Amino acid sequence: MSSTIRDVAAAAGVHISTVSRAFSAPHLVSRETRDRVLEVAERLGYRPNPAARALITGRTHNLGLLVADLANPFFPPLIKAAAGCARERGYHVVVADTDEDPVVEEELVLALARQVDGILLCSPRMTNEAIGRLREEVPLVVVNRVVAGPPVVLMDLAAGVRAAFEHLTALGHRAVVLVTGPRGSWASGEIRRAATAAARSAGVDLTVLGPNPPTQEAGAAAAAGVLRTGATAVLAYNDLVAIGVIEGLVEAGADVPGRISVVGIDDIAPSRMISPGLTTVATPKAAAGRAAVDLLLERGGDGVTARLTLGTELVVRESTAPAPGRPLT
Amino acid sequence: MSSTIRDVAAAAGVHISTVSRAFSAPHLVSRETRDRVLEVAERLGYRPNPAARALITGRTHNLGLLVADLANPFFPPLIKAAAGCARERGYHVVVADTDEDPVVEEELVLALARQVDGILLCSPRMTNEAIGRLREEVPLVVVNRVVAGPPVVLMDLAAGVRAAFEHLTALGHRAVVLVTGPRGSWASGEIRRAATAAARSAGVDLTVLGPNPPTQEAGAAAAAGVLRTGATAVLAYNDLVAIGVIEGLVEAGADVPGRISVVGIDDIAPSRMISPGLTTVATPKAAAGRAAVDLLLERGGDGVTARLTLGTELVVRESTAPAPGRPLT
DNA sequence: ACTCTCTCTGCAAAGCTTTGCATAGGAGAA
DNA sequence: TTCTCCTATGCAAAGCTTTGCAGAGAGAGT
Repeated sequence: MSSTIRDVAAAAGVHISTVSRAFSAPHLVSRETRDRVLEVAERLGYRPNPAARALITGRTHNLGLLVADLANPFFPPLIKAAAGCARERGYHVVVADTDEDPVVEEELVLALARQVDGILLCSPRMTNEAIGRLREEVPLVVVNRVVAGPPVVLMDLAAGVRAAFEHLTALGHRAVVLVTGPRGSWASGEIRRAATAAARSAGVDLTVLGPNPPTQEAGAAAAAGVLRTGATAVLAYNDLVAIGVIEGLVEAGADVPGRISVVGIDDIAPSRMISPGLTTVATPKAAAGRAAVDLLLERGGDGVTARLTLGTELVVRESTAPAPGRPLT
Repeated sequence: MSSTIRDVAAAAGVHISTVSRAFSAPHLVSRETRDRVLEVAERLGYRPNPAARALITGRTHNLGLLVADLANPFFPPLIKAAAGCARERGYHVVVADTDEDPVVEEELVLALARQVDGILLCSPRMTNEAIGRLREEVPLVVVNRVVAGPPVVLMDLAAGVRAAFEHLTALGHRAVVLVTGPRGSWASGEIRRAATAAARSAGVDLTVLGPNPPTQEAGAAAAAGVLRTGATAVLAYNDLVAIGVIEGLVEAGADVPGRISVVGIDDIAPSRMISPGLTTVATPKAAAGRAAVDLLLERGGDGVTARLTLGTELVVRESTAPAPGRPLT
């Protein structure tokens, strides 16, 4: 069926080690021999067996990438960037979906541990302790969460939240609802902390609603509670939830942004498509994916603890407007 | 670092073959021995080395999954379903993004060929000939395209297009524009054929605009051309394009659906979120993912040529309305 | 008591490649 | 010519597991 290094060696009249070197250490082989070997290999359709290679070198040239939910448009850009970056360096990416389940997450890391040279953990839901344990099994890089130990890639959510509050207060809003994300999400905690601080310093009244699943449905379901508070603005855990909130508000007859303004976080693709366009804190998804791969490959998941924080940016669209009865000052 | 089968064998006082069997053929090992081995393995944190296993068995328990564009919301549900289905059977899925590039596509298949037990080719753009060649390297299942040879999973786009035309003609539309997809897309051709046939039999005037990239931007760009035809309805290659068309139309001051109706294909998540909600032909994405994995695993990509066609369904939302000046009959 | 059958375990080869070490041969220097 | 030093190649071990074959021991049947 598929030819092995022996076939090539025989056909080229050299020892298998020469064939091996022609591929992985060309400078050790004379030019003519190398050309001949490569030509024969080409003709025979020879491709080194990755399993044998991995067995002896201990490197698979694969990277694992765990995400909570592939269907969340937040992840694809990150994955694309990571995969592209990995590909440039001769690595493939194994993507797995954990379904927001910490148990599945841990199982998957363990299952992948020996098949990959490292794993990117995106927005992991498992405990810090579990991450520490797993780190001994396989090099890890964590995205979107603070953990002691492995290199970490973060997005500056606090700055984004502050910008959102500045935007809202400039529009005259004095009562804001924060619709949080799921328990165990670092981002959700970070957003909450930043929102609390920003609200206090701006003298804004903040109501926290949560925890919630990070889905559009959960957002829609939260809309009633939002209205009950009488607030004039909402900050949501992410765009999916924000879109759900808008849906729920509109459903309940509350005009957005006339009666109430909505701000999301992430800037996923659909946020541009919906109407009103969603004002949101844009996160550097592609940059995070690339950075995570860099960290994993360059430091091998070890080395000094690196903590990389990437900037965020408020994108103002149509879902925010002056607070009702409070014309823009 | 990580323990091998020898460590476990030594610690349990048995031969390595017994350890191996305790894992992969438990019925061949006495109950007490097995328990002891398993307990020792657990204590030592032993996990079989997949590379060594793959080397000797020739099976990796990995599946490849190639998609044209991960960021297209069409794919995530398919991938999720495929990965879930694979996981249940002890397989992992390696996802790769081809960036709509036939060359990258072919390279990726070749690169993955020895690392996986089979590859799912979703909406491939490469030539039939290339698929035939690659089929000799690795078991293949093709999704969303007709190819002789490998098992194929299709969605009944023709039926969906017919349903869309029935819906439009019932609303009084007599002039329809078809905004096609990229060259090399089987689906685009299929849609065009079905649309041409449906238009003829319904006495509807059909204008074909394309080829176009399968993106929102392309849709928006096509809007001007659509308006120029004077048609009262549009059928787009997919929802992304349809959403772009709506955007472009609204931008140009044409009311949707008042002046012109728009129908998409796929029913991706954002289609529910936008306003007006997109009328679209829903395709069975998850079912296709599962079916493709089934086919790959059960038939090993060989066996009788299977061609599985899954049903589609027209979902009517708010982007379609009676043709202007032609009240519903 | 003997043989036959089974069940369980051990032995060793095989799978494909990489890589440290050894060697052969040639070129250059003395 | 002889010795030294390189370069290019070969040799063989190692990496970890699976699996066909064989053997040991126990239990059963006669």
